[in-house]
Amino acid sequence: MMKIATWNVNSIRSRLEQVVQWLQENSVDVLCLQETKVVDADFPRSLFEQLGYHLYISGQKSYNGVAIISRSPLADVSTGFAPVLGDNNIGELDEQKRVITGVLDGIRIVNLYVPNGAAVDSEKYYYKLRWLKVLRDYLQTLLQQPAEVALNPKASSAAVQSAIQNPKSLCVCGDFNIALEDRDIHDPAAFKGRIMASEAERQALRLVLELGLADAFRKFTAEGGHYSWWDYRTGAFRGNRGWRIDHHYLTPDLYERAISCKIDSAPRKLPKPSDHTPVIVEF
DNA sequence: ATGGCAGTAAAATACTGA
Repeated sequence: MMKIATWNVNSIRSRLEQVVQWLQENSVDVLCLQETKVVDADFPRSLFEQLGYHLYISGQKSYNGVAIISRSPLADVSTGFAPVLGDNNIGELDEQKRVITGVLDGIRIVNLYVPNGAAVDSEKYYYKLRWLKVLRDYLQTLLQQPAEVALNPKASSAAVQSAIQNPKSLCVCGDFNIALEDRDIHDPAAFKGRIMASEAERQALRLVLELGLADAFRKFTAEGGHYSWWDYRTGAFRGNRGWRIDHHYLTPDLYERAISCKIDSAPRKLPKPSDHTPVIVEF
């Protein structure tokens, strides 16, 4: 039994009370945060540590920033693309803190904050597309790496053979800033071809998923009208004018094991909320 | 087409987000 949540909190310091409260009311094993907007030295660790959680963080001043908050310690934690792909293959893409990963109970959890892209054809849009291409290489490399058991000198040769031959279990979650299908947008016609819905972004994400990853939410829910982000402006939440852009993508073994995937819209109703709300997958 | 709203850094607005 394991629950993994993802939540873009739009500043952990502004949302600290809400996040701690939510953790106390929702017994998740792992909470992946995005847009923490704080350097590591200033991350508000203590309330989480008092609750018994372990923290793994990668932040920067003002923008971006990711963190994994886990009830149990994680193995093999790394941040950014470089530890997996090497320094020569990623250009400047690790300057923005958007990637953190670790292993829990044989599941590699990858927590992502995909670039927003500003507007189609902008400089930031091409940064987003380039980032998604590198993400594919990154995940492909993780999938090809032998599992931790294969690196353990005490593991039996049978276990090592099995670990090498069997695909790894990956839960790739976070704020993707892409609605892959029209049913993920409240008014797809109005946003056709626009940022977060454009064909090039969707195709870049599809290429990532072709590595063998499937959307946990769509295992259980086919209809539209379910969203994870609502614009602060123009009363978008009240009118449920939202987008589903926060996802859990799972390798086949985990997809089979998943027993629920739910969006918890309660935190979006609070005063001073994040514009995103948590999504939780359960195995 | 633009702005609406919110957070950060910094001290008023500019930048970013989605």
